[in-house]
Amino acid sequence: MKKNAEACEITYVDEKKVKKVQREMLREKAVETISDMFKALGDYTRLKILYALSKEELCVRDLSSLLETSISAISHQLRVLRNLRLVKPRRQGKVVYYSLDDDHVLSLLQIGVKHAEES
Amino acid sequence: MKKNAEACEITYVDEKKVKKVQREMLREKAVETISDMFKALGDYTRLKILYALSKEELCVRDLSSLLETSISAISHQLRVLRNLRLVKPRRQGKVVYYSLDDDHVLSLLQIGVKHAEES
DNA sequence: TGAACAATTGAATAATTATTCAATTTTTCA
DNA sequence: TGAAAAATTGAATAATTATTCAATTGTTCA
Repeated sequence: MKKNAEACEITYVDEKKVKKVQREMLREKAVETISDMFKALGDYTRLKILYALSKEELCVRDLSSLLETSISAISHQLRVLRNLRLVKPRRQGKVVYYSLDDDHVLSLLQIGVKHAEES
Repeated sequence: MKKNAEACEITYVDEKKVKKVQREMLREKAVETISDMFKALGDYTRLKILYALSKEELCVRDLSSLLETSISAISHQLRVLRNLRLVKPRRQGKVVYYSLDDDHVLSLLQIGVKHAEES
């Protein structure tokens, strides 16, 4: 991502309105946290992983065969989701089972499904 | 994105469970629609645009000064959001005002904010 | 009409990121 | 102990995408 040069010469159409919204805007930190979560859901593989895990706790290999994606690719994406604390692992012997670890993900998925049904 | 080669040799840990989840999985079309929406929310600039528009109807220039991002960059992102029917334009003379055009976006933003507050 | 402003657009560039491949870690069990 | 299985990891590659820059479209109004 590149930064803008145009920003120094700020001109408004409706300065009052802009200032008002400016006060209501999200903090940078919140923007990061929120967009990271949406970014996680905004990828085919990760969305399918999360959706599958909303139905069943699954191990890496089963996710791999379910989504027809390599073990390694699944594992990389699981790490992304783990770092965001959206899923959690449970080790049982050699096998690592994953499940959802965030109350909001399920709500988001449901809204997503509703959105898809209506369009 | 690349496709996997590993997929031909499918092995299961728990075939029954995989088959069950397979039946419950989303259709490819739905996965696309849903992840497109989340992808839209998963970018700093677009997330801020949508959040700002949830507070006020705004024109391109005001979004540009509010987010300190070039007119052109904003316009490109607005097109993405327009194509997904997440925002809608309203022309008044030379100025184009944008507002939210999807009932789900607001719900998603609210869950996002809640998520950020809890982490 | 034509100058000025708002916004859009296409192409190019700069960044980001998903997947692959090879190597490694962790655990089981023969 | 050591071979085998499951998963993770790092580096490289392949794709995708956000922003910039320059040119253009659409609209107003003097």
